[in-house]
Amino acid sequence: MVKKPSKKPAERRSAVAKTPTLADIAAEVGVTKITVSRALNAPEQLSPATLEKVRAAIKRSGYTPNLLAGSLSSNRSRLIVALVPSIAGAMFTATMQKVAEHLQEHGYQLLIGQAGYDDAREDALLEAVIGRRPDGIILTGIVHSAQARQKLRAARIPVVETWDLTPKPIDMLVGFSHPAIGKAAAEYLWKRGCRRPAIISPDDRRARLRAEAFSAVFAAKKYAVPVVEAPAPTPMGDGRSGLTALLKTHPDIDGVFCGSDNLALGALIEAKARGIMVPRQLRIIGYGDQSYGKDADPPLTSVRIDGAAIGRIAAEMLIARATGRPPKHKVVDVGFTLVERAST
Amino acid sequence: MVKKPSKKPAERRSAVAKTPTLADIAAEVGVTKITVSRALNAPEQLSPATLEKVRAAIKRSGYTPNLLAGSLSSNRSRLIVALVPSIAGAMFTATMQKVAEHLQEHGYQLLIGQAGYDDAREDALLEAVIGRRPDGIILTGIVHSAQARQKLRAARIPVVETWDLTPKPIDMLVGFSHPAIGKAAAEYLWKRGCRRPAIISPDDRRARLRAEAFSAVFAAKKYAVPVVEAPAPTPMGDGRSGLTALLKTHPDIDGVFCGSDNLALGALIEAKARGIMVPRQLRIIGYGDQSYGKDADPPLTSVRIDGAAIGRIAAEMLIARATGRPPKHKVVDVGFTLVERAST
DNA sequence: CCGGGAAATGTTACCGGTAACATTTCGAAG
DNA sequence: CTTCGAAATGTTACCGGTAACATTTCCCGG
Repeated sequence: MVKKPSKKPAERRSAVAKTPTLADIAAEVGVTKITVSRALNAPEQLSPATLEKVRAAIKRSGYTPNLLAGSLSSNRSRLIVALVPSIAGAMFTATMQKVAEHLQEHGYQLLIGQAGYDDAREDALLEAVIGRRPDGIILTGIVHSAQARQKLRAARIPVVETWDLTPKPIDMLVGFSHPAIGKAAAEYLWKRGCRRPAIISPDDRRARLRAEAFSAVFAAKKYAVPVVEAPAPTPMGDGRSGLTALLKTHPDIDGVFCGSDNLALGALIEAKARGIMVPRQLRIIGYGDQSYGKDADPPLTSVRIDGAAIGRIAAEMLIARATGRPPKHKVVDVGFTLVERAST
Repeated sequence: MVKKPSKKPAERRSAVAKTPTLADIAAEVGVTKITVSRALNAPEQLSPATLEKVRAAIKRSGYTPNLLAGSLSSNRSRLIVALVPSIAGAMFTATMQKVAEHLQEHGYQLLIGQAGYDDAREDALLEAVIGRRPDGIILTGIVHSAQARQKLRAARIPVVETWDLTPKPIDMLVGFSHPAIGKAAAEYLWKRGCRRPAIISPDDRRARLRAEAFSAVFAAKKYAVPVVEAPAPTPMGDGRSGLTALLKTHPDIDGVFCGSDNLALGALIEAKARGIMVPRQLRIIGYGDQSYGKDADPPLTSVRIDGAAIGRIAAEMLIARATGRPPKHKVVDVGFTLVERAST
């Protein structure tokens, strides 16, 4: 079984000039690879003279460490992936911002993946994400299939679910109760004298949880709350048309619980266009407390979620895990605040 | 020089049960690693019987391929990274959406990194991104340092810059001319009879390009356009306060060129609150043509950018590159549209 | 001048895949 | 029953780093 000797490495792969590697730097300086590796990851272990020489060589060559190789070897990728249903969702941006900041301080990098609303795609994305072996995954309000949950568990990657309080978290969780919000909004409107409220809601699962809890409160008072749904993400226009639709079938409504500030703002505009006095004749309450709500006329009452806090806590949890320290709490409820303004 | 024999592999690394690898699957089925690899990447090369057995074993074990290892070996990561200045920027979401769709169809994955407004951070992020050896990078309106540009070139990773027409692109480019927009807006307002316009603008570089070109047109007509700047990203409130500030010093203005629809909407609200008739006394024009603009009262004239087209073209360029085919054009100008509505 | 421990650097063997080439198997033609 | 090329599978050597342990260097007190 005679075998031809294989070609020399240099000829093996593509012929174009490669980017420099650790070995190149090491050869240039006259040390071994591990010394260069230490210059990057544990500089305090090297003598000042060696460190200086290595750094100079790195700068000269424009060397950029291949993190794929490093991660593969060390089994730590210093990468956290956050999956959001849609990049467009204004709600999550504050959270992501905070997560990115926090992680950066600890030498981790955040990459954001868009899961979309398609279930098959979600599975494929998750597979790809797990394949890259991140040190942690942040899930934002994603409906994951049983199979996906199974894969996540099997991968042994720390997971934080956010923006919701699911009954059986995969691992860790930072969120709040959507039904509690619906209930609070209903009770608040009732207290303000509202007796015939309606709902305009996005058609996503969590918005429905809020809407249902809202309806339940009034159902207990023998009133069936009319509901109009609009496909997420909801533009302002859907708030206008939503109110129009509601008024056609229920001209006597005296309040609207909107599933997003966008919808609420649209309803507000439509009400004004029709000469309906807000809040005198119609009380409007939104959700999300977007920055533009307080600039509306009248300023918009809304439910405020501390997205930044969610981000901070989620990041802390993952960092704690990555450093071998278990987080104090695996489940955190950040609650919500009803911000009262002139629209109610 | 006697050396102790090293410990067996199983004892070398962490003792916890590992996730399965290609080798595990191969052993279970009774083939070699490469056969399992082919089952995943080139199933047509295997006999139906073998393929079936391998697939069954994969499913049974819950195996997820380690893409770090695969990418390292094959030198293709099937990963495209997009860097945006801020996740919150509503403008880029349409682009990212389209990019994600397009890439997914071709088996690539999109990950989004937030560069932030900090320059030092931008360099660090870029280093980390290059380190992960993506097959392509999409830059959205980022001011990159000379050093960063150098690194990008050295990394030989295909790069598409977007949302701008820079004079010396790093590699490929899909954008439009910001000065052309400023000029067009100015000429349009002039034609509508506007003689004393003002500007409310975010303080980012590209918004300034538009503002300066706008001012230049009126400077040629011997009128110095007053400017108010607000820190990006601009909330509606800054539009309100911006108009207030302008009216204090220039009570005779008859038009406002706003650097974002948010600012324009804020100005609109403030004008209404002051009883200023729009467009009769004050013409307002925005930028971005966000969905809520047409629901404003009056509907907002704005400059529309086809963000989806930018995304599609950028993705096409990168895919073309990745498949060895050079793209038809390295620089594409997608232009813009002035959408005329009742606010002017 | 020597011993010994800390500091600095080196050696070896992987991490988990894929490229490139080699070999074996198999069906159909001669 | 060969022969032969295509199809199926295997072998070997990496990709570019890091872990774990080994060795060498250096400095200091005795």
